[in-house]
Formats: sequence, C-alpha cells, structure tokens
Amino acid sequence: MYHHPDLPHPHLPRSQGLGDGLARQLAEWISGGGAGPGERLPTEKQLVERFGVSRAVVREAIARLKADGFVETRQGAGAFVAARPGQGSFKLGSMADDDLNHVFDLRAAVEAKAAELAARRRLPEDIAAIRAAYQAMQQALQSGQAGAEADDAFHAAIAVASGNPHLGRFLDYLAGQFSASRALTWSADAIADGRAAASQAEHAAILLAIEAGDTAAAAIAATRHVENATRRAKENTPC
Amino acid sequence: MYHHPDLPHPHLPRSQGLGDGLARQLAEWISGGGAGPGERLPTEKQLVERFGVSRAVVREAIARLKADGFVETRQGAGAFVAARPGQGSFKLGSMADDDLNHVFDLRAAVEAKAAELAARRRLPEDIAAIRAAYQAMQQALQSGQAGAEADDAFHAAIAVASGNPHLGRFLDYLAGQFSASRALTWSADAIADGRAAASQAEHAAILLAIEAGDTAAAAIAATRHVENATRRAKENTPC
DNA sequence: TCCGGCATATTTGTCTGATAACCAGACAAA
DNA sequence: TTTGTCTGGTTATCAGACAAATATGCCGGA
Repeated sequence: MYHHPDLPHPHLPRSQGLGDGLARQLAEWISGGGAGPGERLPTEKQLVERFGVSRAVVREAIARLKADGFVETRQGAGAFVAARPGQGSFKLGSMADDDLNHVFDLRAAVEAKAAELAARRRLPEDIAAIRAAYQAMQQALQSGQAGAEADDAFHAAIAVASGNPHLGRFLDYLAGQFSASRALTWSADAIADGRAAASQAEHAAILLAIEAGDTAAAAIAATRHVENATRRAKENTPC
Repeated sequence: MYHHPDLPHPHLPRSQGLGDGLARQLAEWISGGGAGPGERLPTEKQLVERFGVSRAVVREAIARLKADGFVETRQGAGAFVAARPGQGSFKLGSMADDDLNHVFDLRAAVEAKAAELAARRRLPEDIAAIRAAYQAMQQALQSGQAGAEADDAFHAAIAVASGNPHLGRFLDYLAGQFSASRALTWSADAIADGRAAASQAEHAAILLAIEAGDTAAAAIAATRHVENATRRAKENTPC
C-alpha cells in the first residue's frame, strides 16, 4: 500500500457540499502535480479515512472528476489520473478586471477569421441573413430602440456564413463569459452619445467587405470592431 | 407532481457503468429541449423508479451533470437545468475527417494573434526564448534528428511572449485534440523530403517579424505557417 | 381579503452496511 | 512456458436510514 504523503489537508470547505469541496481539492492536487498521468489515486477507503467523510461523498467527488476528464476508473483496479488531465475541455479561468482585454484578444482573433472566411465563401443566403440583421440594427438605431438581439444575430450570421461551426460555438462560449458587454453597446447612454452609431458604422464596413469578397478587409474591419467595442464597453464602467 | 412524459426509455447501456449511461441520457434529453433552463428535473425518487436503478446511480449521474454545468441542485428543492446548460466550458465536438480543417482555422486565428501580440510587446527575454527554440530546431534539422519538442517550445514561447495566458492555454487545448499532427512534421519522411525545412523557413519568417516588431508581418507569417502545416500534415496521410 | 407564522411533507445531502463484478498477482498443474 | 485457479483488494451497485434545507398548505389575526 502506497502512502501518498502529500495529499491536501483534510479541511473541506462547506462551500457547496462536501462532494464539491473534495472534488475541488483533488483536482487541485492533481493539477499541482500531486499525481502524474496514469498514476493511481488513493483508494476510496483511504480517502474516506483521510477526509473523514462517507464513501458516498468520495464517490460523488470521483464522479465529478470523471466528468471533467481528470480521472478514469476501472472496476476492481482503482482510479487513475487521465492521460491529459482536464484537457477534455477548455475553460476560461478567473475573470479578473484586466483579464477582460485578454478575452477580447481571443474574440478579436476568431471574429476576424469568421469574417474572413465569410468573405471567401460569400453564399447568397448567408449574406442575406447578415444584411437582414444589419438592417434590423439600423432600424433600431433610428427609432432609438435597443438592438442587442440584432447585434447578436449579426455576429451569429457571420459565424454561420464562415462555414465553420466551431467558430460560432467558440464565440458563443466567449460571449457567455462576459454576457453584459454586448448589451452595454445598446444601453440608453450608448445610443445617446453616439457610441451605438459608431458600432453600426463598423458593422457596415464588415458587411461591405464580406459582400465584396474582400477577405483581408473583412478581417481588418472585424478586428477593428472588436477592439473599438472593447474600448467603448470600458468607457461605460464608472471609475 | 409533474409527470415528464417524454423522458428517454429506461434502457441504459451497460457500456461504461450505469451512472455514465444515465448521465448521457439525461444530458441528451436536456440538450434536445426536454427541459429548458431553470426548469426542474424529475426527483431522484422518480428517476430511480423510472430507470430501475438505485439512488446511488442516479446521484452519480446528477453529480456528473453538475460537473459539466448542465444542472444545479438545491437541497430540499430539487435539481434544475442550468441557465446556460453546458456553456461552462468549450468542447470541440466530433472530429470527423473534414473537420480537421475547421479546427485548423481556429488554430490559425489564435496563433496569428499570439504572434501579433508578441511582436507588439517584444520583451527581450521572451524573444530570447523564441530564438532558442528556433535554434534548437535548426540544429535538429541539420543533424537529421526529430525536433518536435523544440517545435512545441517555439510555439509555446510565442504564446508566452504574447502576454495573454488564455492564448497559450487555448492553443494547448487545440493541440491536444490532434496530438499526432505536429509530430508528423518531424517524421523521418518529412525530414527527408524537405517538408521539415519548409516549416523551419516559415518559423524564421515568424521570428524575424516578431524581432522587428512588425505586427502585421508576424500575423501573416503565423497564418501562412499554420495553413502550410495543415497541408503538409494531410500529405502525410495515405489515401 | 390578505398576510405572517407554523406544522408538515417533500427533496436533496450524508451516512452505514452489504453484495456483486472485476482486477492483479501468486501459485499450482499441465 | 503456458494455463487454470485461487485469493485479497477495489470499484460498482444496491438498500435503508437519518439530517438538513426547502416547499406547501393551513390557520389565526389584522
């Protein structure tokens, strides 16, 4: 029996249930190099004794780690650290304040690629969808209404037009991580002081480049739009 | 008590444990629109009766769905579909054959952004690391050895030099999804027929552009490198 | 009628003990 | 050497129970 001298201290936070706390601690221990890929974890019995919880809690924690791709279990043999622990999915980690720029770098890169590919394919029905969303925004702008939904539809249509489903899904994921930001573009303040109009002008540049099939211009216009949108979003936050 | 008439049939595959099968089935049911965000899932008791398994299995399945961000549970209240089910992390779905191009689109976009940012920051120690990896590849090329590790180090150094940790982590994730491809660049065949040398020439272009602080050239060189690497990797596969 | 407090049922969280399925290694037999 | 068997250990599943948090309905008072 191997002893695992460097397991974390048996002090589980009551934050969100014992199983959650134990799963966190084990994941941290693995990520921190406590056990390399393919190595065996302590048995359920050992974990029960060390952390002073029941086997049900241990099994719930292991189940979560399995779902996250950190460990794999084999009946009768034990639980083992996965070959590439935690690399079954991509997570944007902490969201500190200066971190927002970093996320927008990612968004700018992918959004530009989507626009570029859309300009290359230029399927009529895809362009029609982009243009429809653009006109919806235009109408919202002239009537002073909020056009956040049309804005979403505009970018989603470009992603579809790129012909690469991964781009749209990744942008969707990114959008979900800072959901408030696109709505900010269409706040009452932003409409009043012309920021919404500026955003719409950039949308026009993207649309024209895509319609013209100018891939380089589309990429540049999309990059510029995301960069400016980042700056505009930051102007909105007080302090 | 609500009845949920459209739950999947209670026929769990014995493939990888009952809990795994049940988790899959519930996730599918939720994704397929069986229950919208915020809606309540059947109680554990109901699931036990419907699927003919014990409560432990049901709880393991729920634990996995919690880890994946599909559901949230509240003691005494029940289990509820999360606000944005499954959007806590980004997963590259199926990896069909023509899908590889789509993944490389993502990689090209992010790799170009990393090179661009690296050229903008141009920190001396970062550039030194990039150059060191480049020279290691050069040496490997001249001696006919494999330089896959140096290749990895080269791209990782650029990601670090970008100053944006997310870029490196995302590229790492992408690389893990098609792990064989970069090794192909340094296979015996690729070294012999000059493909490795071509790759190295592109590396040189990236390095020079970063050293010169030419952001546009760095982005273009990185994009071209990924595109060519994609083509070279495909030449290697028979058929 | 409306509203706050209270008892009660429901539901998830945790614990305990048991049985079955399975694996790895040791050991004996062919 | 190979094969079969045995044994101890481990995970998977089951069953039942209690604790803790929540939802619900009832009832009295305003």
